[in-house]
Amino acid sequence: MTPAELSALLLLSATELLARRAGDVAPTLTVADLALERPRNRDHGDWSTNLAMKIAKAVGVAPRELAAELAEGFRLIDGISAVDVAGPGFINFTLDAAAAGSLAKAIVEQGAAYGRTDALVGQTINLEFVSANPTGPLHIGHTRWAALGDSIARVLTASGATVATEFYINDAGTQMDNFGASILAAARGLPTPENGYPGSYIAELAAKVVAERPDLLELADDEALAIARERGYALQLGDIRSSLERFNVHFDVWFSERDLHAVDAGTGQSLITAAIDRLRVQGHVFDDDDAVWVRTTDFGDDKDRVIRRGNGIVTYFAADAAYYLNKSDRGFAHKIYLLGADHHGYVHRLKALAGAAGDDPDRDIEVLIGQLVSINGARLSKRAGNIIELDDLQAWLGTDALRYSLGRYPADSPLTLDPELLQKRTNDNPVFYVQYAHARTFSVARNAAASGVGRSVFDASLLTHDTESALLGLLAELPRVVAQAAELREPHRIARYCEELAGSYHRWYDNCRVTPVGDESVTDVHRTRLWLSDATGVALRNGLDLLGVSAPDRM
RNA sequence: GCGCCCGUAGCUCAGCGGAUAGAGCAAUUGACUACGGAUCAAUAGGCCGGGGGUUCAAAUCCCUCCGGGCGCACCA
Repeated sequence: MTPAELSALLLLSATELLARRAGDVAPTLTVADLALERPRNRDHGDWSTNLAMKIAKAVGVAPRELAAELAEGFRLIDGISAVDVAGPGFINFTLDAAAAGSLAKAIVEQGAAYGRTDALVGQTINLEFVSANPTGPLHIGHTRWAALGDSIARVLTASGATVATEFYINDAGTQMDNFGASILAAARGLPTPENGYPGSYIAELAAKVVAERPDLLELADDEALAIARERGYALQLGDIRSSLERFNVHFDVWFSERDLHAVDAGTGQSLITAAIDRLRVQGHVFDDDDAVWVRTTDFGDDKDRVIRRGNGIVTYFAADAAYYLNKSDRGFAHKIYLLGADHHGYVHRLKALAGAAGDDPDRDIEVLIGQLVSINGARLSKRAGNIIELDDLQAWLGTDALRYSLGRYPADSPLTLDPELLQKRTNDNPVFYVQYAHARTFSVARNAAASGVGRSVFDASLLTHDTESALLGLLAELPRVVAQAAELREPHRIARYCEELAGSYHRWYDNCRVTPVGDESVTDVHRTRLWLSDATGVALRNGLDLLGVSAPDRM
């Protein structure tokens, strides 16, 4: 019996009681009111609800008394072996071993689908993250957003949402010229220009550009600059894409900022100028001081924002506006932005933008702010040139450990990584603990096959050991954990869950053997336990996959 | 000055109002002639930054103060 099935049965029984007791004034119950949870203390049963305490006031009965009445009805439900009232009014349930154990087979049969729900079905979500300037390699901050954003996309999809992941390429503006000038200077053997990029990767790009275009050094400044910029851009973006691919991070759309600036020959409009017009129609645009403004203060921003400067040049904010509207035009009602804490000043203006466009800032746009990652206390700056690249981090840790260690913390938690610890590649990193548990399920299966333990019989009533009911209880939680991770945009919950599940599995393994010892013959207990071991492997694999981490069969 | 985030065990961090606040690491002590000891069992370690408030119930919600991070452009 899954928690969802149990909830449904409890709901039926509770509704019946309330109707009998309170008649028409009875509060209407939903599954959410039942709030089944796993008690921390195993003595409190398999599942617990605080329903009685929640609705006691509305019903007009003391919580404990109401709990006792509810419990009476719950005891009649098939598959429940015990119902107890405890503390201020908790109702605790213990399931029959057979009812609890049936889950193991169900999980194996569902396979990769186990953990998926329709919690967010019908939602169409645009998720933008990383969105780095293509003027240098991805650094550790980008790496965190890449890991997080990709995992958020995976849990959203697993919960039934339709998701598009986007990388916004900031390829317009003066920083691209600075980038090109840096490459050209390096190619000519000159020092880094003012406002240029000093990293050593610039010299590498310069060498590649010169190899492609040996004539570069002969050309006039303007032409040489354009070639250095455009070829450098293409090479750098290619590096970014392949870095992300190696990191198991997938983007559905690579959106170039230049597309927003490009003028359509037919209409004479760019997406940006069209966006300004559309905002003006909405009534939130005004002219002042030769400039064009959006009255973002109407929507909670602390000051109004210029969208077109006095000299006629549009601001960065204009591109943001056009991009936002473009996402809407492409059918995404809901837009999620994942930004670093150093950009959190944008939250108000982005929200205001949604409002000015006629959308609901509380519903249609969501800005997640991720705290920065530091290493040994030193923050890293791309401009300073002391970047730690995604590729370097990968070489240190491997994709699995890196994705896992970045994915197991919530975005708003500041994160300090210790490079010496990371380089040790020891068990300090919980990813090994989880992966080992998964590999162990395969090891168990291999040994079972060698000992003649097959899967011909599954008798859930034989799963009676304490560690088995604990393991089954945790296995039952995966769908809820995934749905919650999706709703809260917090994939770290998956990692924490995997660690708990791995621990539970190891404890079970120490207590319950799948293969017989010595002269013992193979029994249905062995066969049934093999199903439980398999089910744990499935749940661990599905969890790790949501984090973009591999689940090896052996290590 | 204003805004956002954070403050939980020695360290790194979980804990979207519930029962005795948890995990990993570090420390101490045990368990392989039994499916992989990359494991398990046990011990020790806490005014949940301080103070008010809401609630049957607060690490969690509200107010305030203290400490730390980040941000407050007609830059991109």
